[in-house]
Amino acid sequence: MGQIQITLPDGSQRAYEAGVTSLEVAQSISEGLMRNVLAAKVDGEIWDATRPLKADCQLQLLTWNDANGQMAFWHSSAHLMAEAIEALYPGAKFAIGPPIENGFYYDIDFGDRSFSSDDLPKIEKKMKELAKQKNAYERIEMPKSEAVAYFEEKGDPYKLELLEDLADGSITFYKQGAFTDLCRGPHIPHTGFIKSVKLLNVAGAYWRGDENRQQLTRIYGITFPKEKELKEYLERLEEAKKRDHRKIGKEMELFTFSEKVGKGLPLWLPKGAVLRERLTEFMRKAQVRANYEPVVSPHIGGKELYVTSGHYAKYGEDSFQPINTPEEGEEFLLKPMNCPHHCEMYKAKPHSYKELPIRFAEFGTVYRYEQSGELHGLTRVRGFTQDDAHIFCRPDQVKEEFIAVIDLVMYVFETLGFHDYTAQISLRDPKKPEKYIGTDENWERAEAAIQEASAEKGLKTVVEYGEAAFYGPKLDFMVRDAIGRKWQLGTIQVDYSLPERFELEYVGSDNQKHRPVMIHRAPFGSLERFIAILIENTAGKFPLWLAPEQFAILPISDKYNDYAKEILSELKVEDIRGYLDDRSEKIGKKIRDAEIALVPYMLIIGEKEAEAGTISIRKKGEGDLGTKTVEEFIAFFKAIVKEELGTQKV
RNA sequence: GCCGAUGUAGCUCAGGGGUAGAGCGCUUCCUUGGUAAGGAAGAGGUCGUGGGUUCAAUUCCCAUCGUUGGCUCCA
Repeated sequence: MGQIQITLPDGSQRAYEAGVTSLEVAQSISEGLMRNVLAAKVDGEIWDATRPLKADCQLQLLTWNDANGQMAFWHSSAHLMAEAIEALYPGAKFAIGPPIENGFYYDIDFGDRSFSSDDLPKIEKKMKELAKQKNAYERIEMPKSEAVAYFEEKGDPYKLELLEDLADGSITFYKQGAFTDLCRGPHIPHTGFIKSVKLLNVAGAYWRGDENRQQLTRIYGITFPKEKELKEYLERLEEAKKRDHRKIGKEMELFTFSEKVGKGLPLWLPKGAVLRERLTEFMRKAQVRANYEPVVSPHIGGKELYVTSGHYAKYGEDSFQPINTPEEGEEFLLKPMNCPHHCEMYKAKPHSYKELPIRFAEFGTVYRYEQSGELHGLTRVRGFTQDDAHIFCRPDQVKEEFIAVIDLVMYVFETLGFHDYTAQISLRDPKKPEKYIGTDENWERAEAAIQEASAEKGLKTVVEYGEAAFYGPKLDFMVRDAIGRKWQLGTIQVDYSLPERFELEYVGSDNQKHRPVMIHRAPFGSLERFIAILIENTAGKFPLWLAPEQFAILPISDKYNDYAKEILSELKVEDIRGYLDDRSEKIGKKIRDAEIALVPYMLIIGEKEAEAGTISIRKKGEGDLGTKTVEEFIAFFKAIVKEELGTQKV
């Protein structure tokens, strides 16, 4: 064997015997490094650190600090869990077990045995036991026939099905201890790296994501190289749960649900209604500046409206059932979208090209029969209000309009402190054309328009195929909630289809009839989901302009209640929201309660203030700010709100 | 819709085959206190709902509804 040249990330080159492993290279640098190497990046490919290097290459050693190192670690952990499960539940059949963003899972067929979260601790225990054995993850290349024979013998239909899609010559197995699995790898050197294990939950999952196929038991887990890291991770999870909008919404009395009203139908309590009103007002003003015109449409529409729009054919059966009139035999549907109504408004009169774009905006409440298992707090409901608008424009205006909408969405996100979002361009799934309505040509034009506009605004985007709406491609602004789930908030969608279906027209400069293009857009998406995410982002500590209770007046004793009432009415006249705490409690107690209720300003009133005609200001979380007159406080307060809302230019 | 979990006072939760408990909140009384919990007394629950087993069910079993972790879906 000859010498090979290995180039490290810092550019330095070292010579080794051909066949050296990455682990040995690490060892030659330092023992400590070797103990931390989980995998290696060899000429851009992720390899096992124990795999021999046979030719000159670029080598990067991957540790826990590298995302690819973590992936190998969790992937190996999934195999370790499978080994433990095979030992404890002989005959269990294994489907797939990949690493995920936080940890890993394995989908398992336990046959007739029922499996619950009570079974997890003993699997964890077994995993730790097996980890201590420091069994090496051994890579085995195998011809397809042999691989098929192995799983036929073992009786695992899932692995056999996976093998069908793999080409002979590319098949590898990994073996650690008593467990052997079909796997592309890479894996960590041995199980001893896995020091702490937590199996998080059990869930059902369909084989290959197909609800018509076998349902498997999915076990989620996470592992770390140090016990301390697991502890910190679990603490972070606990912290995140405290921000959950369902918990805060209940505590702050923002919204509630009622079985009698129906699941997925939120009831906005007074304090939550304030939030909605403030946000609605904020958006209304922004839209006035952006030349939108408010319109209003009813909550139901005739069946024909949705037959025309295509919604009926696509979703009629899954929707809330139609409302019928017994005398006339008419049929109405709860509106699942506002666009058909807006199309009819466009058609109320003929339009000249000079009028376009026309922008109809409506806070429209829509109803969609979401699957019961999918309902979730305010983020997934069956009745919700969109900050919807439809822009009817000429084809040559699409890009310009699209850019203006991106500006609006970014202004809204900026003002509300949403910095952590992903802009996702959702395009057609080229393999399933039957899922979509509209011509290929229109789809291609719309997809190009979105990509060009996003590029011009310098948005960092990710492209997802198959995520488009059935009527057109879209640009979605995605954010994460407290427990890490991704939700769509703002959305901008180009639609060449509805104008066609509703036969929308305008008269061009050539005096001929032309078809306008529609852009659907909703910067919040829905008020419900937006508020849910806002609650989680702020943990209930809303900016002053949004806080349901902006101040609490706290008299030192009952003697000052009358003076407190005067202050209260002076502030209410100024449209400042708050309440008077006139309980016979000590000031410490009143302050504590107001702090817990997340009231931004506490106005403390005692003998000194009553005599001087002032109020003492305390800011939540910060403490005493000194005394001011009511007039001074009002000016101070309004200056803060103005600052928060910014210059309001769009 | 599917798999798993769960449902006890307004809230957070404990309990468990012999018809229920804590803390907070609430009510009343005492206290009138200067920047994160003053004291005492009291009210409040057919233990989600419907069946079944049992002498006896809130507790065990079944069904159903809600909530919930995932999966599928998502105009």
